Amino acid sequence: MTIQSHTKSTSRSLPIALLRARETVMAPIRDMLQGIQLTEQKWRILRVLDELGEVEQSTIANEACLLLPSLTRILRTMEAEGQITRRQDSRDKRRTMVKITEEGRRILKENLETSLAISNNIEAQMGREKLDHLLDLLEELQAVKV
Amino acid sequence: MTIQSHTKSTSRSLPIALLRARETVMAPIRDMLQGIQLTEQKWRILRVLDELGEVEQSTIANEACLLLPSLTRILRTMEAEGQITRRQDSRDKRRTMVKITEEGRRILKENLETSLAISNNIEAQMGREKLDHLLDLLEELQAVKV
DNA sequence: GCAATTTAGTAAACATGTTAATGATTAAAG
DNA sequence: CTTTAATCATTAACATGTTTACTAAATTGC
Repeated sequence: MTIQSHTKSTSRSLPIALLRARETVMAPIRDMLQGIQLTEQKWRILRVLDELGEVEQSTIANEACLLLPSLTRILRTMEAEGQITRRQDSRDKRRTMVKITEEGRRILKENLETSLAISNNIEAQMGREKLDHLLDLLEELQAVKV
Repeated sequence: MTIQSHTKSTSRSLPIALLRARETVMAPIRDMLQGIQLTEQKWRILRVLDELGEVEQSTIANEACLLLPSLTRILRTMEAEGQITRRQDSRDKRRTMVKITEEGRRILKENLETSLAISNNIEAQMGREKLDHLLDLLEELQAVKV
């Protein structure tokens, strides 16, 4: 029995449940990234750029769930480290177009195997069906108007 | 069609899907919290303390998904603002026991209604059954050994 | 055309995330 | 016992999260 008087149990609170689940999933990924001097955010950015090609920064921010001020700083160091390139868009000079470099792709490629092993491990324990169902529900939740 | 050659689509990547879903759910909660000078983390801490009573900091860290160094700083300000109290455990002097104050409970109480309205809104759009199913799957995912 | 508004990105300030190192205490091993 | 190892919490340093304010460029409305 708990002491609380009014609020919902935190384990049935959607925000907290999402956070805890994510911490579980991220633990081994963080281990992988620490070995290659990459943060979780930089990994997400590389994934998004690999998926979408050359895009503007606002798009990256949306897709990788980062705010623009954070992205500005992170891209600055990623450009310095040769993982991405940036150029001003000629038509709309407000826009900065970002693209992954060969070096960036190399990093993704080198860690693909580990990354797959991690998701396979989770899939083995949860089952493919449940995992797909979960992903469907998560996509549906994202689409909710708040 | 996408450009990527090898990795999974980010929308079917569990870590990114969890993050995006959470951003959706948190948006209105952040709006609520901004009105009462409370961060998302402080809100989680109050929820956990209300649920568990007097506990040590490591427990809070686990339950609220915070690292101890962050917690140390946050509790310092929460203590100064009168939302929690801290005392050294007499049996094990390494431990610090933390408890929510009346002021802390008052804050929870005052925002309970808004908080409920937010979850009800999500429930209305997703349906109670789907939401329960999602919470079940998230709990199951948390239990996976990584 | 032009003033007002909107949009893309950056800068600054402060809170939190994250890792590594440290101090203090307790538990374990011998 | 006592040395060693493990645990709880803090500090420091740097990266990122978050809000506000700002610049520059494009769009809208008139």
